[in-house]
Amino acid sequence: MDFISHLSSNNIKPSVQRIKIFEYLYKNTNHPTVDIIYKDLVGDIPTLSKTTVYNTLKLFIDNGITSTFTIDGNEARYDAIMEEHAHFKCNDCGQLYDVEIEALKLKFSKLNDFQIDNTNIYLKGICNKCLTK
Amino acid sequence: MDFISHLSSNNIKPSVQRIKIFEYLYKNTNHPTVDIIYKDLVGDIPTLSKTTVYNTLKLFIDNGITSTFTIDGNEARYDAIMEEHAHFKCNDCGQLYDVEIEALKLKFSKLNDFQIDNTNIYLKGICNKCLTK
DNA sequence: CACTAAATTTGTAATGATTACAATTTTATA
DNA sequence: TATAAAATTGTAATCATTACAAATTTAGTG
Ligand SMILES: [Mn+2]
Ligand SMILES: [Mn+2]
Ligand SMILES: [Zn+2]
Ligand SMILES: [Zn+2]
Repeated sequence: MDFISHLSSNNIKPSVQRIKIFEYLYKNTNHPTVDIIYKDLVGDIPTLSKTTVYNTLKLFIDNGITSTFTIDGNEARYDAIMEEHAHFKCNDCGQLYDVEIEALKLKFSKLNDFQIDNTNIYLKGICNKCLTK
Repeated sequence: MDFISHLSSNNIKPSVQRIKIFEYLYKNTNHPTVDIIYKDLVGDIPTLSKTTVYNTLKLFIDNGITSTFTIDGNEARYDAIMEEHAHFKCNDCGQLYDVEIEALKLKFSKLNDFQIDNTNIYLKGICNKCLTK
């Protein structure tokens, strides 16, 4: 994965901050918050500002290389995976799982004549690890 | 719908505020925010405090007679409908629609051995009214 | 290499929803 | 009525996010 050309080909000028933030998001698939991203990167880029993290993530989203979602109305979480997928949060250990939606044949008969641009699904419960212990 | 006995049978002492707030939620199916509820009721109950609205809704949720969800990480919205259903938000007119999920046979093969307690679905796009105009 | 304009980054202040908490009021109980 | 418990209220604190202006970096021109 060449981060610089990935940014460039999506009309994002590849500054140091942008490269590092995207790289971080690409390698850390645990849906970090702004605060987590900032705290993990400020060692690398000592002048980094949290505002830059906010601005940069907004830029990524506007240019379609990052997605965002919110669980339970708390902090926004970010994801470099752009394929539509659901999320599962374990109420016991707090772990956030990616869930592929193979049967997105969701029938919403009421929405026959609606244009659906975006499907957002998240599930809550107990994960397999927590169930077996 | 007898609101007083509905509250009582769910272990909620029916104060004036609680009755009015639940009645409001039951009759206004447009998923109001705390602010909307407060502004609409303060005429009726001039001493009403926004904190009471927050406290009361939390009580309703804890006792299972109200559900809550958040769209786009903004203010929480409240719903007296407890049957599991999805929501559709029109990106044009902003209207929020209830959507019944008839085929909640959603197959999440990855979650075979997970316990799913809660399914949260919301969709975004353009509603039929906005499409035809 | 200067010089200048545009783009990016940064720090601080403002906003807005939600929560904490202590004081006041209302309700239940003896 | 007297007292304790429960509910309500108002204010202050918290915390994520945004606004904004200053500072820095980058790009373009001669
Ligand atoms: Mn994900
Ligand atoms: Mn609803
Ligand atoms: Zn777990
Ligand atoms: Zn519409």
